[in-house]
Amino acid sequence: MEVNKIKNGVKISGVSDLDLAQTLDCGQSFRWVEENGKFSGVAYGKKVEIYYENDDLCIDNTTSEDFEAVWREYLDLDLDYGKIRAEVSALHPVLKEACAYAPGIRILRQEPWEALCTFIISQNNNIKRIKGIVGRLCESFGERIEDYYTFPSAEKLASLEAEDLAPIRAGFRNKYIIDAAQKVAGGEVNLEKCRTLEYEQARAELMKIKGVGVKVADCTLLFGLHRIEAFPVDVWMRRALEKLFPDMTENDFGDYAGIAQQYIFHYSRMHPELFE
DNA sequence: GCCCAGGTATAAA
DNA sequence: TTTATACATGGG
Repeated sequence: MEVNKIKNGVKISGVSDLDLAQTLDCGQSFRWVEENGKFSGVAYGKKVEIYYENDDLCIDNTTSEDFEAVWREYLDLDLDYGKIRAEVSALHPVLKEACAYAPGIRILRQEPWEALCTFIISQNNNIKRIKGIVGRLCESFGERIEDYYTFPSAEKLASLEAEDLAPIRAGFRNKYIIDAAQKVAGGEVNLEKCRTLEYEQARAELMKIKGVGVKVADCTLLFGLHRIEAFPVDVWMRRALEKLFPDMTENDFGDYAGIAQQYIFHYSRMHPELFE
């Protein structure tokens, strides 16, 4: 991987296993907008535009320093997904098929608080509407920088009441967001600790929050704390286990169960007939 | 209008 | 300990 400066950003050659649509628009992050092949979004308080020019990955509106400090990690560029995919593929023939179907998925390293908050919003909801709510949350309570808004901090939201969130139109989830903000800002829930806790304990830590069950906790751990070793539960995965992997249990998915799950999820969503 | 969305809290069996 | 229902909102 080689990083070079360009007019207003950086160009990285030798990036493999990264498809922008598969990664930025697959329901793990809700702040990326695609416009003819270019994805613009905000993370860690910075807004960039990401796209491919031939085989080179370009990130506009950034610096080499920010690439090293933020985007290299955010896009998980130091993890060898080719190797992981090979390992996962070897576990089961259907898993091999799923890996080959969307080989450009990576697990983003999002900010833990943003992941927690957006997956609280995601419950019983659809991606289009989640994006709208998250957008309004940022515009209403985030920090304005030039022409964009950062994701509001837990501290900021902790100072509000559920009714104050009415403008974002998240419905019954408003009270959950406030509860999460208060527990995170107040230290009752320690997100950073969830990186190293035993998985079940990390889950329990997050589930102290009202509106956080196993599913939201698992998504937070996977997408916000990079707990790629665990197999998140949800209705699609249960169906996938029954129909596609009747001979496997969650424990058979190896050290990269979280990543395997993403390949399976993408595959199963694109082939709903497999579950009829 | 009706159904549903990568769920969760709460109240019954 | 398992199974049903409400929950806010808006897209299809």
